[in-house]
Amino acid sequence: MSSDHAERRAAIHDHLSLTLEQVGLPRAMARVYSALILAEGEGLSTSELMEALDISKASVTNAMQLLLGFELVQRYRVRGSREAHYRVLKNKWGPIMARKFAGISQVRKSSEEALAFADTQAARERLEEMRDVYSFFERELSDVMDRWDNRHEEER
Amino acid sequence: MSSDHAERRAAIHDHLSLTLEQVGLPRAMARVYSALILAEGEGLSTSELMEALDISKASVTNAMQLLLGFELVQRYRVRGSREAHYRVLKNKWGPIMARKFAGISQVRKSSEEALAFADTQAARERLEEMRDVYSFFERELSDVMDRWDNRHEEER
DNA sequence: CCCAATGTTCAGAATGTTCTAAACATTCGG
DNA sequence: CCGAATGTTTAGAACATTCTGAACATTGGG
Repeated sequence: MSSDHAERRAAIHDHLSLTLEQVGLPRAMARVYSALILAEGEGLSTSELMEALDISKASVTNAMQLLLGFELVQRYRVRGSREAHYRVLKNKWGPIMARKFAGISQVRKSSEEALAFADTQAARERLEEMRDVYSFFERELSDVMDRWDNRHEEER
Repeated sequence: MSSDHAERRAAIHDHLSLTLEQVGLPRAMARVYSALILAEGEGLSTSELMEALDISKASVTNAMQLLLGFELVQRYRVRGSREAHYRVLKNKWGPIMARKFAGISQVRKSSEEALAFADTQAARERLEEMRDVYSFFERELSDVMDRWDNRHEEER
């Protein structure tokens, strides 16, 4: 029974990390971040991560440099242990989504740059469609993020 | 002067493909798709793509299988030429965005699956935050796509 | 201070991805 | 039908990425 439980835990972890990868996180980050989310307690130590994910401590360091750099994770100390421990930070999903949406403005700008250069009617038409679409989503997603920020503040 | 123009064209093309890559298209698709958008006329032939992008015909075939599979591009024939020609299809940006957003529902589902399994308070709280965030964006983006579809229909 | 425990860096192994050349298949004009 | 032109498949080269072991650096208890 305990074995079933462990297997199910592993399956859930795999599925969650795979999902986060598909959404755009690098593999190492996704695996470690998932483990920290699913942790039973506050967080996990380096050696716990090494064992749970079957990776080297060098890989833990690498993943942590990314996760700490993106400010998704925090290091903390546990008294009686010399190991580093890590916990996920709260309220980080908003920034993650914002980063995801940022690419859209980039496409709009890129299409406008190309449009300024386009020298035939056919090319202009294709680029105008592209620019219009991305302008639309740029505006809409900016509004969505505004609504997100408001909702978020009320919750505090 | 013609050389300057060619260089600028190449720079614009590089920037556009890079942007499309960053938004999630695979590299090969992004390069070929950009070339077709920037084409002076209706589209480009296999040999024109090979020369413009300095890639082999095998790569053209590969990229086209992807682009045709995603229905972003159409094959057409030009009289007097035995080569295949390709043009971008119109009104495909909506579906591209929809596909981009689809991952969000996946994350929401994944977090709910994990939530059903979570056995401690700490894990439950982290997963609930995750699920709530993704539910919010799932709803909002579904609304955005509705507005997109309406706007789109009026335009026809 | 010292030393054991832990963390970081780095060179190279293992793995995965992308691209191409060449063989093969298909198409179409004659 | 034949043969030249074009398209597709495929095996492997070239390239990029990820992971690790080992050397090195750092930390903190005694």
